[in-house]
Amino acid sequence: MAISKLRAVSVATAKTERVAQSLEDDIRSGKLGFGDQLESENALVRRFAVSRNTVRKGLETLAGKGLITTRVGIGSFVTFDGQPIDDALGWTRALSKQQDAVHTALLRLALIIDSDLSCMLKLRKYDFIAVDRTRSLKNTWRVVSIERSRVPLRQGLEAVVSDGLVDGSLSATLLSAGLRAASGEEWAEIECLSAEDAAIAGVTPGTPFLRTRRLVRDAEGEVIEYVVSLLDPKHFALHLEF
Amino acid sequence: MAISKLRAVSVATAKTERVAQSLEDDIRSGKLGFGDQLESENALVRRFAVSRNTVRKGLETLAGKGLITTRVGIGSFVTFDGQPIDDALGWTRALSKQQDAVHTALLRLALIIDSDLSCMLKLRKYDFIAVDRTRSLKNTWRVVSIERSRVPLRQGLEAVVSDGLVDGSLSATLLSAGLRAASGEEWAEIECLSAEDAAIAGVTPGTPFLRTRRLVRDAEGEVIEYVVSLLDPKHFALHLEF
DNA sequence: ATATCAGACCTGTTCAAACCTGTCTAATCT
DNA sequence: AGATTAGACAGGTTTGAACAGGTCTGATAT
Repeated sequence: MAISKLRAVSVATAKTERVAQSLEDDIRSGKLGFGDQLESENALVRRFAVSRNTVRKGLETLAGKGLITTRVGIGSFVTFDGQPIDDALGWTRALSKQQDAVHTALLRLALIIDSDLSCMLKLRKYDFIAVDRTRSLKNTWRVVSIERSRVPLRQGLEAVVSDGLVDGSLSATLLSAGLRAASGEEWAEIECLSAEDAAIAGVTPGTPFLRTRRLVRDAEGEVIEYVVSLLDPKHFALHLEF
Repeated sequence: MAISKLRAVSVATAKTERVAQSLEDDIRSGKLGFGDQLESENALVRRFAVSRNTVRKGLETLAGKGLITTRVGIGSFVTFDGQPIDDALGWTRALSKQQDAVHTALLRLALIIDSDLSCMLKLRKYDFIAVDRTRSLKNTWRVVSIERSRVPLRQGLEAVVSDGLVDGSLSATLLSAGLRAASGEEWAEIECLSAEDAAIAGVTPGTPFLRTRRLVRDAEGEVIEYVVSLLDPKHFALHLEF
């Protein structure tokens, strides 16, 4: 990085950035640990001698980086434990035999309206981003899973359908939109494949597959993602450590 | 493969949630058993250093989950008869349709030697207590699950085979022997029933059942119990909150 | 001995005040 | 023009207090 730019940064630092940087240092240095509550915005106003809007902008950038989450009426909390937690929550799918290389194919990336799902999730809006994918073994091209994600449309996600997924990954896309999993539920059942799904998976209809449904929520309890996965039991097992 | 973290549950906790979570942990861990009376609201006020209204909101959420009931002038009592060790950790099995009453039948309670299992669990001794059970719907007597527990023999458990299970429950037996689950692993797969198991379950051989295997360890990492369950997918789903 | 009653302790309910974040706007500074 | 400020308002969370009424115990009167 150019020296001039460095100096520009250190000298003409916006107050917003100074607030964000100071707090980020506290977090990354461990001075503020995972789960700790930050001072209230008004306390930060006094500490940094800036206006509340400036403090809020600083907190916003931290939230955008996924370092903190903020809840109305309560405050801001550190949600950074050194590692991005992404899919670490919930169960782990393990390729049963060995970890064969898998290839992901995108079947669909579209805006849809699904009033049934909206009702089931108790949402007010019917708009979802649908992301349907299959995963296949790289050597045999055998389809081992079909995954259908539904992400309730919210601000910052409108461009996903036209621009595509970040790094080809839905979780990376959601993360870059500031959506971080805080809690969720998961179900696992057996489903005998429909003719349509069986055709996709290349098996005979009625073949029993493992079906998992996962509902992921953010810190505010808002639904981030609902995923239904159909997993070939020959290649997948669910694994959970607790 | 990644290790899932269950503990990173609620990070940004309101005080209300903190109270509820703490008490729920006490209940689900068996520290507070069925019928036990909780501390009075004022005692909880002092313990958690929050206001009584906050305590009451926490208790309300527990009551909403059916974990406790509260009686005017007396106090709150644990009304959760769920198995403290058994199903509390890891996946929860849910009877899918309604909460049909189930009847547990003991197929076997015996001392066995199983070198294969001992090897798999990396134990030094080969002795296990075998507890095989079926669960049936009370109305139809249809067998909905077959469960085979293997408990490595240790001091304080020798009399179990002759004396039977405490309250007819393996988890109560283990708890009374001072064995408390601290961590574990669980797998879920699909298994097409063998002729023998199909006969027990009263279905045709090859019927796909949900198979869960759970390995429970105590705080020292010693194996407490290894359970293989075969669950009728028509009546059971696995459910996990994280 | 029995009935009664006061007092201690419990939960049920309500409420205002204090504090928190979310949002917006207009004025000010550079 | 963009960053910053100061303020106002809305709405969620927590507090502290008050009062009502249920439950229990023990002292008291009969």
